[in-house]
Amino acid sequence: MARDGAQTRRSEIVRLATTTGLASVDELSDHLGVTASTIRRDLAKLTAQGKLARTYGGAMPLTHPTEASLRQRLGEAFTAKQAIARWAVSVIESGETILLDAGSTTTALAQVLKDAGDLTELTVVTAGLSTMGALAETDGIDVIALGGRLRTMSQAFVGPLAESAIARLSFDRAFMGADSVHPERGICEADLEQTLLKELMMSRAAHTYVVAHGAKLGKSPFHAWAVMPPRWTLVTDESADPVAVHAFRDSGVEVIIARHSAD
Amino acid sequence: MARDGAQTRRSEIVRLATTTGLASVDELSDHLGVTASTIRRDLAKLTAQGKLARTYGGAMPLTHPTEASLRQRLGEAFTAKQAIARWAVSVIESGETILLDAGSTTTALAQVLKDAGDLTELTVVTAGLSTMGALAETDGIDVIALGGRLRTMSQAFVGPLAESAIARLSFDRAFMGADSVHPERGICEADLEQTLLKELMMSRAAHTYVVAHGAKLGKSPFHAWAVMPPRWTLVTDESADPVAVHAFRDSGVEVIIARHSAD
DNA sequence: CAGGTAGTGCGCGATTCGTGCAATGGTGCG
DNA sequence: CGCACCATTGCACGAATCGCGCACTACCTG
Repeated sequence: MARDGAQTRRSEIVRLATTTGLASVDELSDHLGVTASTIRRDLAKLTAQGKLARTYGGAMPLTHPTEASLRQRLGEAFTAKQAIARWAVSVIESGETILLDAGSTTTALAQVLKDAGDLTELTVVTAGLSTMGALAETDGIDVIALGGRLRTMSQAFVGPLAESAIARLSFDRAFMGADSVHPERGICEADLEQTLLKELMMSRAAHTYVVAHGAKLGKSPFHAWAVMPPRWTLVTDESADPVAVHAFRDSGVEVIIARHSAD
Repeated sequence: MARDGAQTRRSEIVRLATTTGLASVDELSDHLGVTASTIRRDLAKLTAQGKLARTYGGAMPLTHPTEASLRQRLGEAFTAKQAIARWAVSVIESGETILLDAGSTTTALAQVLKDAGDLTELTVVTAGLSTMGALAETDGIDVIALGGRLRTMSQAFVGPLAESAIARLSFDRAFMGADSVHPERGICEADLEQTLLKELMMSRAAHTYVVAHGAKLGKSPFHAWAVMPPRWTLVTDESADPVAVHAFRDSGVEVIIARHSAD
């Protein structure tokens, strides 16, 4: 606390808050030998800088900023994704090995899966950071990460390491995310590297499910496509355009329309 | 909001808080058509259930509970780990490919690395979930995850997938964590599976650094050991017992003692 | 129909928050 | 060396928030 204690004290506050998980104004003012007023001022500054979050009697560490964008995407069409996730989890049976692709819909699936306690001895292979995080430390589920270079945007694993990992695995079911889905072209992504990997994933699965809510059907926002296996199932929700759904069924694709639950 | 809106409303509160990141009491009471009192009561219940965290004027999503234990471990001997991390980062040069083992000390290293802006074109291979999370979305750093089964306790990748991934890589420097270090026996871990993997990591690195603060020196809490390469460097801090340090130097191990910084 | 349970709105005292104001200490310039 | 200047801190006061008790309603149950 020698020369300019202000900056040092703020670092110390951040440290205490992030390590203990919660630091009260009283504790801080006592521990650092300054008035509660000063602590409040510090907390205001640190909150403005985005270094921690303010609570009623003190401060707590901030939720990881990278999760924010994901939460937001998960929030869009939430009920649709929730419905799709519930249907998907309902077809999974104990003892199976399943693949979870990266994406917000598959993350919703992971969250539902975590809370569905009736499944045991499940092995879940995750291709994304967020799905892995959602399932970490879930009893009865072995989580296996694909590995590879971490694609900044989608928090997904890509690259040769991911490809070679897939070559050593196979799955009872693969749940694929998509930027958009087309009846004949299949899964559309922004990145070619991504689509190649998705093809490999699907080729190793006994059955492939593409989870995509209504708004993703029939669009072609990008120009990288993943070739689909001969048989696959599209899981969408009741917001899907019946015409679009019909187009998929005409192409021989099994289509499941998940109902939004009553609650 | 038909029959028993209470439960539904609370789910909705959780949803809004987790998706928007922050929900104020006023917004919630307005959006849900109930008094601020009721919202407060709900927030109290939900906080007690551990479903979200209370802030001054509202609520926010909870920091992931798995991070809590890590934060705590990082908090123990914080200054020591910080000093070690700073020294370690100072030897890294632009363009290198480095390996970061799992563990709290290596996570501290990752955090320092993230804030050290003067390095470019770095490739960091991470063997743990926390180190990966700390480096995600850092400019100038390619993050590569090892992959494999996620060990619940240490949040580390283990198993055949991790081993085969390592076989395809090599590193300029490997920074290894350890439960404890011994001058002749090397790295001690709770798990044999873990030690085998660590040996493989070190065998692929041009140079191996073991980052371990003073308290970890010379102990033998478990009975699984990783055989060390012929040359390796122990990076510890000034809290290390000089006698223990001497033992390492006698065994031909290079020992770096990181000074705790002045601030 | 009586009784119990859960939920809600309202109002009050207690706590906490934010800010203006004066005092202190360190810094730079003439 | 003197002096103006700036940042920081402590203190006090008005404002906002919080927690809780109380009364009322709705619903289920015996």
